[in-house]
Amino acid sequence: MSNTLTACCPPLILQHLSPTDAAQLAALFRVLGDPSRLQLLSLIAAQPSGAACVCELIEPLGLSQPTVSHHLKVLFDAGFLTKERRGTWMYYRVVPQTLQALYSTLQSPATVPVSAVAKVAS
Amino acid sequence: MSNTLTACCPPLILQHLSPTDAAQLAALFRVLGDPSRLQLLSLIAAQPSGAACVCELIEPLGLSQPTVSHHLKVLFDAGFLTKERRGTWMYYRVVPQTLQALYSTLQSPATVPVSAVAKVAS
DNA sequence: CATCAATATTGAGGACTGTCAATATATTGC
DNA sequence: GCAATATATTGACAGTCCTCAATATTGATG
Repeated sequence: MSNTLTACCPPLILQHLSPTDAAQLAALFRVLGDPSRLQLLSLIAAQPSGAACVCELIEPLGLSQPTVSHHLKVLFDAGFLTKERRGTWMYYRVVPQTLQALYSTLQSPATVPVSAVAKVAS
Repeated sequence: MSNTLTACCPPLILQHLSPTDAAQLAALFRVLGDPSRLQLLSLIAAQPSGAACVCELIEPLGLSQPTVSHHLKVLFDAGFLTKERRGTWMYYRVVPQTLQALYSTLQSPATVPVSAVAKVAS
């Protein structure tokens, strides 16, 4: 509990960030640094089932199908999404742990080391 | 309390992200999507005084002075840093509210709308 | 097996970004 | 005012990234 609280709210400071950690963290932030990808996460997370196929995402994004597939691959490779086949369709789902591990680094990386993020994302 | 807990840990979902909000959010994440800039934030935040001048940041980063100044400007323009002159030196300081507003969007933007982030960052 | 639908991959063009050298600006002290 | 120091700006180059059209792959269906 006190663990949970400590992990939640206080310092909000990045400390002792090694070049390696910085590179890994930056790679994750860069993945979120694209409006289309944020909208994809938002759209998928907003599905009642929590999952969405590519065909459901193309129109709301206003991008071509290859571009949407590309962004989904980037999000998947970074650990923000899982994918699962259902017949011809591929269903994507948000991985809350990756977002959680990432935002934890924005407050107290001492309690949640970057290596945890890297593990989730690898 | 329950407010704090609610704001801290559960939903972890981006919802109803308009294109405008997505663009603003992505711009902030993109600023954090560079290893050198994360190290700058880390170095500045790790200073006992909470502030650092440019000259203190050049050597640990291993980059040229113009490049460091460039990154500091990017961080400043995005609202992650403040700057203050002291004689010839310029002292930079981390803005916790911007990081806080940003990581809040990674969990429950319903409690912390993106507009709050935009306000802090503008 | 052949066809169709959904998704993924490839390749290319254009825009953006990180970096540096060179230079400019600003502040201090003589 | 002039020299020295700290920081900021400019311009250029190389690399990366977003996007699309074209094509390939995969799975379902007849």
